[in-house]
Amino acid sequence: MDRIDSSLIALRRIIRTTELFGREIRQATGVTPAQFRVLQIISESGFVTAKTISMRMQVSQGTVTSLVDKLVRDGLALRQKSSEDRRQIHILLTDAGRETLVDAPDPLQQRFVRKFRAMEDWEQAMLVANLERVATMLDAEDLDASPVLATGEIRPAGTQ
Amino acid sequence: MDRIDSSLIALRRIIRTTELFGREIRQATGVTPAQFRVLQIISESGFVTAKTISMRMQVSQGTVTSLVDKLVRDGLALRQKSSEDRRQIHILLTDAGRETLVDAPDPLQQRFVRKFRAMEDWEQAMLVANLERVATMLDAEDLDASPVLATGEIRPAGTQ
DNA sequence: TGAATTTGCTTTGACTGTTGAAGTTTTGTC
DNA sequence: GACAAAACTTCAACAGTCAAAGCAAATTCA
Repeated sequence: MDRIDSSLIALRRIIRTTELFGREIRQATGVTPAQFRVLQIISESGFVTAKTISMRMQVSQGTVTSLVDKLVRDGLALRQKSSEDRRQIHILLTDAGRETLVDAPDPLQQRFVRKFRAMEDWEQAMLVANLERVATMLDAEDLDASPVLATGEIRPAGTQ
Repeated sequence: MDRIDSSLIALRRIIRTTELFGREIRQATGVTPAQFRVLQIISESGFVTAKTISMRMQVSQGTVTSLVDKLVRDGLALRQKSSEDRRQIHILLTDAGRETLVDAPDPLQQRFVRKFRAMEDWEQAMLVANLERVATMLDAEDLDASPVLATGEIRPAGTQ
């Protein structure tokens, strides 16, 4: 088998693993991956507007409304009218929402980090260089991602 | 920024790129990624049963029925009763279906392959080794993938 | 100040993907 | 020939997603 095939297969395995991980999350937390992402985004900032979520997830506002609806229905999040700008609605976590996050410590990412830490210094350096190279090879545009795996989120380059 | 963050970010970029690529496919071919996968699977063998598709995509038979329904509705595929085993139904491509595949030459994969080919021999070897390592680091189980990017398909190790 | 525009969100209607359960038709086996 | 298994389809139910339309608050500007 040639190297091109090998590399594509490896890449495919990486992608597939993260897809399957979505099902793990659902199992472990009772919340779908998309909803989980929303919980993560809220938790990063304490509270957040629908607009922010929509931009971070690169999804329409209507979609965010429906995702938040479900989180509210399940008692994981709350809506609160902003007092400064009354068009805005702050979305925040309930205790149950926070607990959901705590109970689901991103096993895929941890799996990776654990093994990464066990590597030699030079191996780590090489791995990072190669991963970055692959990312660049695939990228059409200039994107920048947060260091959180399998959340589907991405931020414009330069954002915090 | 430490190496763990760098590596997770690079991984995230890789995954995200393939997600966004799904939208490209839709744009370029007018067919959704899931339907496109079905077309690819049919085309690999000429014709195929629903069961095969279901296994290759790791999806229920009901799902396959509905995906194939849409392809048939849009004139991209045909159903044909098998004459050997009349429980089976062969699914095959129409000319339009074949054309759809031709018109969408998997730009993500090509993008990668083009850049890969331009690399030095030793660089290629190193890249493959590192990708395989990462795949292994993420894998919980023993999986095997076909060398086709962004199709969500996977075969049990050892299959064809 | 007051009308027009913009911004933030929700509602509605529609469609895809997905599953699980139940049903149909064919095969295969004892 | 009866019974079980296999290959599909149908159905009901969700989740995610979008686009378009609507509403309310804030901002702009004449």
